[in-house]
Amino acid sequence: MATVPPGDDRPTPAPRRLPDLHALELLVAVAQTGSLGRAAARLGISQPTASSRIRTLEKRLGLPLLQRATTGSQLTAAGVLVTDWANQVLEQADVLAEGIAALKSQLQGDLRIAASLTLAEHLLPGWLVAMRAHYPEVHVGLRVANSRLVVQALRQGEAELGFIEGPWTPADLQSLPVARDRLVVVTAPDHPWARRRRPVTGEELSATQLLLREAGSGTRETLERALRPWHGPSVPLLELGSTAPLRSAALGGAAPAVLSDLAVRDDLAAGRLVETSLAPGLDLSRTLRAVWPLEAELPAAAKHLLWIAQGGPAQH
Amino acid sequence: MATVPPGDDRPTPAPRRLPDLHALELLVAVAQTGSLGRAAARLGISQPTASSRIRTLEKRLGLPLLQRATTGSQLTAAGVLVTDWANQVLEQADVLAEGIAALKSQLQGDLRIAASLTLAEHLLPGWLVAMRAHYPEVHVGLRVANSRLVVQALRQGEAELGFIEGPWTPADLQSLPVARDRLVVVTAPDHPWARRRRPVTGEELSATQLLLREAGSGTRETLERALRPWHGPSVPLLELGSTAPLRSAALGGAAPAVLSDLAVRDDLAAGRLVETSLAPGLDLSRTLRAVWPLEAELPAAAKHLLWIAQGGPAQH
DNA sequence: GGCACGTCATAGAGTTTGCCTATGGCAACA
DNA sequence: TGTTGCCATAGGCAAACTCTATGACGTGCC
Repeated sequence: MATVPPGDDRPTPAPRRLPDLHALELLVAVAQTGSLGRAAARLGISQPTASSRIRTLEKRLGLPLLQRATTGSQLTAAGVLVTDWANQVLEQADVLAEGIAALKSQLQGDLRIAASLTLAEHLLPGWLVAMRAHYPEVHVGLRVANSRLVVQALRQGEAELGFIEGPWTPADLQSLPVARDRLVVVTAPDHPWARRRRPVTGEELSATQLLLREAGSGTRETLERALRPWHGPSVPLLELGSTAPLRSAALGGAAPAVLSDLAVRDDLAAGRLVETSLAPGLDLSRTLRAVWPLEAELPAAAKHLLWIAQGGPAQH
Repeated sequence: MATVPPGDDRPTPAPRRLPDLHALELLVAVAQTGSLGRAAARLGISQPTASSRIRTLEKRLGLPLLQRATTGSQLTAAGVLVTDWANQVLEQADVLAEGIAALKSQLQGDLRIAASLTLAEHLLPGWLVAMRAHYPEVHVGLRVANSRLVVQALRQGEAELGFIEGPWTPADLQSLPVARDRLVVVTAPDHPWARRRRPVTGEELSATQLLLREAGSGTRETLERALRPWHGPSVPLLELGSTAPLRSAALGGAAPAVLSDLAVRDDLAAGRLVETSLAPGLDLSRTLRAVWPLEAELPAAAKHLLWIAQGGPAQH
């Protein structure tokens, strides 16, 4: 079983001031309707409440957001920026809400999806949000399981659509690649590997004590397959049951960690973690696929979901 | 001046259920500390309050998030997913907070930045969040202005660092390209251009009535320069003063719109908008640059910011 | 085996926050 | 000049939230 760090009391992150999402939502509505009153109506609150909320928001931020007139209200320059940032927050909130709704429906949805953890965590909710624009009535049920169980769920008619990782595609299922996932070797910025220029070879990697997911996980399997020519990875320094503590350990800087690019993309962009380049012969990428029963005709919503998952109209 | 749609009462977006950010933050803290009590202490609230908050959250979501024991609390399977999604929301909230803080400081920061609208809107706050991890004490002041005014602010010592768009780099400033910005031609998915396969030529584009930003804006200038061989764009169907209503109009489907890829990236990924491919001769991209005075030595925080803006350790 | 420690849950009191209705002032337009 | 939207203010009510104090439960140590 995973060894979880007993109590992680590391550097207290500066206490963050959380925004009031209701106020942000209102601000966006005002921007769109051009009037506090109409925005209030859209959100189902009274006009004075809206007025007060925005005023409180302005006071808390210390910025004027609206230019009020008897003809309506318009965003100020600061308001434009804040509204834009607010929209990003609300969009993520939608992703969260969509994920939760799907998770809650689990087995009862109109469209039942079974997905591996990586996909369910990092990609699927976003796709569901996009799908909702076209199929607002479809209730999605999401079940999270490893690849083997996903396939089993499809065969037993417990799900209409599945998402799995890995090369493996059973013959009795249709499949469509939807994305790729790279495993990356990451270290804290102060780890020696962060400064090295020479790519890490398979031999080196297999000789290094790493931070890894537990045996049996898809991530671990991919690594083991890639390192098979060098007789697999050595005994891990630490073996963890899920991605989050693994990421924490890597941030701590003890050793290089191997995990999905999707899980640390933000950390890499922000420079909190550094990716170690790999020698050409070392391929840690894998394909993420949608799978569904051969004989089944996918419902329209599912087809649309696949279209989105593939990258929509323009494959980037 | 821009013509703003008088009152946009279009399709009422389904009322969204907004999450309680305080509860999400607490959940993340519990995941990290492994205990409700420690998490409460970290957030400066009492333990019963924490207990109650999480319980309320679980009730509202209809999902068990924590497995409580006398030794502490661990995330359930659902809790892992929710925590992950919650982290994304909180990260966007940080971006918002960082942007607001910088906007509020305006002229008083330790590090005063002047940036064009596109950069300030879509890129800079994220960079600032990343910077804060290493320089928590640095107060950033952000001033938003067009490229000419940014340069002027640097010359007059009113800012230490600037970010501008466009090819233009004055000789008395140092500059460093930090990103590229593509203008894209987008339509609603039901517009004829969404289905065409042949790329749009400069001739076609210049003959089409488009949705455009107002004359004088950086976006408009870039388009005009690119279409100069075809004598510039024709009279716009609608001319708008900022990006948001332009995007709305494009979603409405009246005509193709030309705007920054950064502003519609999400819409493209979600299939709400479709990008029209352009003929090879038609280049609507531009470089986004950091600029600062020749003689000046950049403060360490600014150097770090540039490092992040460039894509950090690994240029993706 | 018993005691101490840490965990989480419950109860009750006090305070704050937020909402709505009703009203007033102001500018634009007919 | 009257009418119609818009926003701001005031007052009263209700709900939500927080804290302190306490209880119950399992673990681990002596």
